[in-house]
Amino acid sequence: MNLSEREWTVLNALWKTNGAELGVLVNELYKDTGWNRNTVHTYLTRMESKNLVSIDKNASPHIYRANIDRESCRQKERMSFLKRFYSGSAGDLIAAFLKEEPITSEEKERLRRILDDMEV
Amino acid sequence: MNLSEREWTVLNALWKTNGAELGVLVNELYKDTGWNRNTVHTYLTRMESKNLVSIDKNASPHIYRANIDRESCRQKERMSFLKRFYSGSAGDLIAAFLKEEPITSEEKERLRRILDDMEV
DNA sequence: AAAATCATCCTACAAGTGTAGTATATATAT
DNA sequence: ATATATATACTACACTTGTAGGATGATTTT
Repeated sequence: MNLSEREWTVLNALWKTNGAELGVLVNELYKDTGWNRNTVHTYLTRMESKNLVSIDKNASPHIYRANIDRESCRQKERMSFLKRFYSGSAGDLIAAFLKEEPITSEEKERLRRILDDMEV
Repeated sequence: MNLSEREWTVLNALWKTNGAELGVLVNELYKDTGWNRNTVHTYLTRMESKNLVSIDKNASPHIYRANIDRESCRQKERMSFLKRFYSGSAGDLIAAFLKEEPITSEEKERLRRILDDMEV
């Protein structure tokens, strides 16, 4: 279950639209990728055979949906990212993100609260 | 410059050993992967053509080294991970890691300090 | 030195990926 | 109704990736 970059892109479009017909997805994806409509369709059907996507063929036009849950993908990918780049040290990883990415003050507060709640 | 899982594994071994001869790398990698020696060699040479690895052929046996910097890889991959799975929201990403991964108290302190320093 | 092991190079081959083109049925705009 | 745009299915093809096998030279062990 090792998705390619492009497959993640497709999934993101599906998650974002919450399932949609081809034309919508093509437009959605075209903005960032410039992919040809057939290319998108090929991804979708290939991903269906891998059970990453479900296609409602009763609807016309067909409706394409992500068949895997976003949150559990995130969870898996977090773990593998952590392992691959920080040999599992979450502290280092988080510190790196904190130092590099801009965070709003509300978010800072939120993170502090999470840290505090861990104290238990 | 989109590396496969296995290529990251190779790079990690190279970073860890700080460059080494084939046998050492094979052993290093065998523990986690069980790869055949030729498989490792193939990765190494293919990655050389992509300039991910440099091979010192004057040494005997040849010495294989990572040709890209770990920290800048981390940096790139952090950004792409953030974008791909959290549409760029570092706060959400960090919160997710914080909630899921165990952090020692020292690390908690370190993170608090980073948060405080950002106040500026 | 002969045997065993290790290193290097080259070759192979199936499966997966990126990227459509074609053909054809269908819906939509004129 | 016709022309035009969409949708769906099927096909294609080069390139990459995973995973070695074989050949041959260098080194180490007995």
